[in-house]
Amino acid sequence: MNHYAEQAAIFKAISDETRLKIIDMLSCGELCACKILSDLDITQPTLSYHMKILTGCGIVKASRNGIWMNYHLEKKKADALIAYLEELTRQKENCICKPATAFE
Amino acid sequence: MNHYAEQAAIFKAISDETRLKIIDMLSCGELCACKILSDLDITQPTLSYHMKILTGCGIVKASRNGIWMNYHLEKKKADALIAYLEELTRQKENCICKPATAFE
DNA sequence: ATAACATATAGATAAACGTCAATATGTTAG
DNA sequence: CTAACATATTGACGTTTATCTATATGTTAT
Repeated sequence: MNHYAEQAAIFKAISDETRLKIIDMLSCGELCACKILSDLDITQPTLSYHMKILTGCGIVKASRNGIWMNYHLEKKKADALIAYLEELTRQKENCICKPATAFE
Repeated sequence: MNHYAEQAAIFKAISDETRLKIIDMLSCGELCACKILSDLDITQPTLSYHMKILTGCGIVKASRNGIWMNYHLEKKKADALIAYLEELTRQKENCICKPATAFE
């Protein structure tokens, strides 16, 4: 998988209103699934589905504490995604676009 | 539409391998559709579909030059998206997560 | 006007997505 | 061991997505 496909998968994971809100909730620390669920208007299986997508791409990490599943934002992964987007959108030497030129 | 839904739509626009590559191509300047097309392994209607999605969310802008459609990256929009992601994932006062606490 | 060319739209299709109800699994307390 | 509880999985469903072929639209040169 090339880096476009790889990063696209992460963007896809966060390209959902519910999942963006979950990330916001996790921005300050760990929360258990039940707490996240109580702030959203979805069923428990649906939350489980979303958490699987978020953990699947690595931007959220899960840890069990007895009965509870705790989730936290993987800040490193988030920062790497931000860095990728910065690099992708900035002008650079050896860009994929060169020696392409726009029509004048 | 809340800011989650609004930004999720932009992330959705860039959560595709082909569209990420197009953004990379446009990172250094303007390109016409035919040049973009020549670097991708898709048909012309498919490119047109992708460009509509990219311009639709505002991250790419289009301008016609005679027969040709030129596209360029809207850097401001990209930077705003990066800033949003930074803010979303950083620890903040008055966070949506508060006064929520993780189970200890 | 017409031909040549670049791009857009329409319609079809298969795959992926988000959701739910029902059920299964895993953990702890009694 | 069993009950209670938190979370995960399954199966179904309607919607959205990415892609193609065929066709339409818009622009320029002749």
